[in-house]
Amino acid sequence: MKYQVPRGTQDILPGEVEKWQMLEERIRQFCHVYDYDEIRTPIFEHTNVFKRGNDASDMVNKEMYTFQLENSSTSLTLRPEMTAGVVRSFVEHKLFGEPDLPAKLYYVGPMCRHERPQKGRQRIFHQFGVEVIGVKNPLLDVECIALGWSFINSLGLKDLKVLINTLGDDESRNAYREALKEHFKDHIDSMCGDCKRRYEQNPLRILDCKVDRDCEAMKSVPRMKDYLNEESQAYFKQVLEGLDALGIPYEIDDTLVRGLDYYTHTVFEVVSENKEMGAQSTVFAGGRYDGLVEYFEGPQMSGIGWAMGIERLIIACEAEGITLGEKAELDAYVLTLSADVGLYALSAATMLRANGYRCECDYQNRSLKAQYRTVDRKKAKVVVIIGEDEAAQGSVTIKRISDKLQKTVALDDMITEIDRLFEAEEAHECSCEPGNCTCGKHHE
RNA sequence: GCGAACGUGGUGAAGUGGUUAACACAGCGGGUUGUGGUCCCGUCAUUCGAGGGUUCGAUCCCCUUCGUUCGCCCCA
Repeated sequence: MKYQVPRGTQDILPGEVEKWQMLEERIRQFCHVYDYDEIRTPIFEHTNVFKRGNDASDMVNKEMYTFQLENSSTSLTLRPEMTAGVVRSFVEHKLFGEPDLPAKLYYVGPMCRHERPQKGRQRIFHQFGVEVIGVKNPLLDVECIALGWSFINSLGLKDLKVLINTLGDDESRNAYREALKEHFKDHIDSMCGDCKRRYEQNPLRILDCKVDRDCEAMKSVPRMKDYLNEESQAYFKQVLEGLDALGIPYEIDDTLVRGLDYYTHTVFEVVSENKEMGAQSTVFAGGRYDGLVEYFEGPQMSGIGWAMGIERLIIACEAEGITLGEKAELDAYVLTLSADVGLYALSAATMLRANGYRCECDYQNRSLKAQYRTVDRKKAKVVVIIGEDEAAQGSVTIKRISDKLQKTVALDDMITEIDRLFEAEEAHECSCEPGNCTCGKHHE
């Protein structure tokens, strides 16, 4: 094949895109009621927005699509995540000066990382995420987790659990980092290469190493909770109490440290335990960041956020047999009995469309039988039949598929007649309260 | 960046170093020429991801490449 999408990217075709539309609609509903507003930032930023001096993560160091145009000294990078861009924007537009803090923001969009694709991991993937910036309060940690949790629950997902941990504030984290370095000092030579690198760059990451998980030094490793100062302990306690109060189940996992280096205090990860998820089972994850606003030269303000992988969300839903949205059915199909009535048929279709009916006709002069097969495939409810006779007398024959009842009326009366058929159908099928229809069968 | 498996029509797939690449579904046409969904008949891959090599001959063997899938790493 000569032309194809680049590795790790995909087209989202009709049949699949309806799932995305349904999820995006649901995302907007949830963010709306939680009073989070959408933010859209550029798909590329100056490289230094993502690449910050001390960051040791693979994402920033090995997986970014960084480019520089000829005749330009500007280095740009396709965003691998949104938090950095959102915080940059928060500072750039001085949202920290807005009267009603915190800023509560959400986004949905594509991210780019140069990774080896596998199940639940693509080079262009999509995230729905939230950021709450400007106020530090454990209740916001809770609210933001609650938003994500209730969103995935509303879809019907069951095989999920929340893992949570705290990294404490800088003082606690530094104390713990020193304790870890001290602890591993005599063991690091026998540990894996990644751990040796982590030992220098970010000793906390040694905790979630899968290679050295069972080694001696790991069993007696110091625990974060023993190094938390009082304030950090109290903060974490309040977060957990909040989750309890809202009935959100969680598991404390004190090896959870997260990959991005800006996290402080609360970090969490919501994973699916469904076997079909493959190795990439995290559906959404995030944490609090105390230093990021300042890094971007804003005031000393804290933020918290998470990001959810939409592709992974879809995998998780499908693994649990949840239907997310399907191609819409057709209201009407205009069937032609001769090639000569094409224009007349198109006029009829145009009238139907102008009145809000999803409608299609044949452009291939196919046989009647083939056109009827399309009617069945697209599940059209009504067929408008047009032959030489109808075209000559300015009429159409309308047939309702459910009972094959048909009637020839003047073209001018077509809409009235079809309205009548649909009203009859809805009156019969819809038992929703008037003015509060939730069945989706009504035309607005 | 590392490891493993795989790549045959619109789809799901069988197959073999040698003249016509099974079968099924879908599509289209017809039987039924202005009324479908069943049934029957016909038709539908000059070609087996791409490029090169071995061979008299390759979809099948070898190499390269692209891609897919799964895992490691990492992450949503």
